[in-house]
Amino acid sequence: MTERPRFSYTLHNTDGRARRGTISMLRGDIETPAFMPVGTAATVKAMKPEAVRALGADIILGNTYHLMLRPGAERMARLGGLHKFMRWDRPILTDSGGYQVMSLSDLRKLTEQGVEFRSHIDGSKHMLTPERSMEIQRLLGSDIVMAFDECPRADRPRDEIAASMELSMRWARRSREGFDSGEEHAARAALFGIQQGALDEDLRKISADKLIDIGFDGYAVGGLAVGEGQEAMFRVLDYAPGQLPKDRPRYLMGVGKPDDLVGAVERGIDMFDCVLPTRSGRNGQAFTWNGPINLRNARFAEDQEPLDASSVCSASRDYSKAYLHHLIKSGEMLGAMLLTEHNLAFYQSLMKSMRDAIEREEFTEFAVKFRSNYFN
RNA sequence: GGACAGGUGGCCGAGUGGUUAAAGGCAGCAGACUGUAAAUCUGCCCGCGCAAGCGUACGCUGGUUCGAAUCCAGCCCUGUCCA
Repeated sequence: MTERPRFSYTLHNTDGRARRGTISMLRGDIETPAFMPVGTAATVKAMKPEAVRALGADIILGNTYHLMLRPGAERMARLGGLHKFMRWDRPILTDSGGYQVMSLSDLRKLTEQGVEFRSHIDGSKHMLTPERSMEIQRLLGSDIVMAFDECPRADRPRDEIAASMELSMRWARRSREGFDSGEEHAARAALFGIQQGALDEDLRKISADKLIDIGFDGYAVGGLAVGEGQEAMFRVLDYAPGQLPKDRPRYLMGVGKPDDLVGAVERGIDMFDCVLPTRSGRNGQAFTWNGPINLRNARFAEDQEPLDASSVCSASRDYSKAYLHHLIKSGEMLGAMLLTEHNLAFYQSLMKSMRDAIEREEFTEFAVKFRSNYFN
């Protein structure tokens, strides 16, 4: 039996800027480019964990802020950690709570020290600092710990973006120190830094250099897909991955739509997470090779075709659009379950196709064909 | 046969003289969703028209009034109770 590494990234080959690799960790390998389903509250909503795995996910997300509030980090530790709790034995990446600094901006107070949140559940106050975020992620038993950052909206003025980035970099150093102080956990887990700087190439460069100076196992591109639009995001991705170390995985946080994923892989991104396949599934939207469709639409009421007859996923292959339309319109929970499963299957299939295309060194052709089908 | 209560836009249901093409909900038709406060949110929703506007509309018919879903009369219908 070969000994598994705490964390290693092997780059198998490249095609243009697209990269095909494998991350090896104690709890399993992650084939990259990878899509990580989001399981904020210790569940990929509407999915059993074994089903998430069956669709091809190597790793899923959890969330520091949400699990801190419920069930609570210390309780999770007493219960044996997040993996055991939710019955997922492969790697888990936990977001640090940085995204909630933005999404819950009305419920928090930000200082140099950290962020005081007023719980959206019961109003109780919770201080999240880089040190506490590291501690919570350790108590959860996270495999890939994210540095605590501030994720600002794209429309902030440049001086605010710069100040926010600098703050995130100071927090990145404190995150590194906090993570390392949890020695036992640090010996089994990885820590990723998060680049900020919004749409500004110079700020992105400064951020990247500071992170590299601190040193992380992997590097995330943060602060994108926050309202700037795909074109602006791609402009950043034209240089941002190149500012990060070649020999480390690059993770584009919170992205995205299928065409975002293709464009980002094309620009050198290795990892993604996004709520879209799960949330959209619950809201009636299905992603397909021919673009997204809304199963609520009347045109599907008598459409007896499945979403994808050639899929390995039963939700995609065995249920008619008419039935899915009915379930969604009726508010039946099976509709949300089937569409979530279909969307996750589609996302994993898309990632597999991209990995294969990179291996064959036909990524450009793949991307052209994908877009031609996806946008009709 | 009698006594009450009531008939409002596809449905439920506010509305008792002008600010009412008529609250709100549901249904319907679309759209959005990107490190999840989301099985959520937004828009449209009588007809024609890009719009201004015009036309129709609160059971039916008639009346009062400058003006009626709102007041009056008769009629029709529904529910409950009594015979």
